[in-house]
Amino acid sequence: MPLPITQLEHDPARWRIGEAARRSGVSSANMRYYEKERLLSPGGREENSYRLYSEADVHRLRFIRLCRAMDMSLDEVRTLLALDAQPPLDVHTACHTLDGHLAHVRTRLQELQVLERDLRALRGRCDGADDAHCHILDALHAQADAQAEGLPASTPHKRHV
Amino acid sequence: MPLPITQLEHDPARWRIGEAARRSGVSSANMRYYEKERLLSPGGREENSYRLYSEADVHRLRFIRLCRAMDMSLDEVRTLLALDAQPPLDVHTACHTLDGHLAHVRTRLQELQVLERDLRALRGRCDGADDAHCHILDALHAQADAQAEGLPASTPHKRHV
DNA sequence: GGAATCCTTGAAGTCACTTGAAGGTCAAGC
DNA sequence: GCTTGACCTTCAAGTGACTTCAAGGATTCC
Repeated sequence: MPLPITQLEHDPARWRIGEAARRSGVSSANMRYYEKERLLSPGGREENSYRLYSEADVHRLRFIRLCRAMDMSLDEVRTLLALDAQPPLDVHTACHTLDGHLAHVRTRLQELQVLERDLRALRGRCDGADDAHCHILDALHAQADAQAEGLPASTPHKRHV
Repeated sequence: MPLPITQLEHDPARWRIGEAARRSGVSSANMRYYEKERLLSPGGREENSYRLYSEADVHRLRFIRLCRAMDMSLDEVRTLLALDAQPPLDVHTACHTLDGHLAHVRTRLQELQVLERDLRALRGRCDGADDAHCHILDALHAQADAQAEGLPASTPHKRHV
């Protein structure tokens, strides 16, 4: 893997997109997307216009990947990244971002726990014995009607995390 | 609310989209979307081409809404709805659909539990005392590097449920 | 020198919706 | 009779966080 001549001496940029993708765990297509979204830009380009990434870039990618694995939105990630960029560190903002995200995760967690319980109960109704009758479907239909009471409170599903 | 003349006698269709939306808890825009997606079509139309929905339509909407609240994909919902449409009932398919979905929910639940624990630990690192140093950010960066070992296994985030 | 692999760009597709534009319909109030 | 406002219609585009595709240039390996 030949290093770009212009970068040989004081090498801030080392790897082409594929290798950086391998090292960071973010796909190259995704990396280009992040670049478009101004989350990171490659340290430089080769003469053939291939992107080049430095160790710091790869770290930043891993940082983004970690935050995304924690289900933060790209906006939240952007906020955290911005904190690094402009000292003095705004500790309060970091905490605040995290708190907001934590609350979000906990809400979703509770929803999912209820959901799992409901689904388990639903699944338990199917004994496989009765060929002519599906208790699961029955239960769903009954529940659909039962929930008609609690209306209206249309809760649109937008971002499920 | 005047009933359409053509529907007065043998009324399979009763309500315009707004009223059906109110009764089902699904927004009218969403109902048109479901129609485009072939999940339900209105029982009929008024002369002015206003959509008309029957009690059965509203029930179907509530059924869809319930399934969506359980985070099933529209494809999964379609599968369940199709089971009703073509007797004899394929009990096995209903169970299978539900099992797949349940597994999905459980996986996500476990992920979220780990995530909540991590975020809580992260949050605990911020004592608000040290103005020059953010322990949260520190921890995130350290973890980003630590996770570099487990690569590669690029896990794209597609449908988070 | 030919094939496989890598890189480039830009555009379009995914999912489950929501929002917006531009206009038709209809009852109530002045 | 005319305006106001609440409905309804259609089609198109926007959302987030990507993935996939198409068409082509560069590099690498045998």
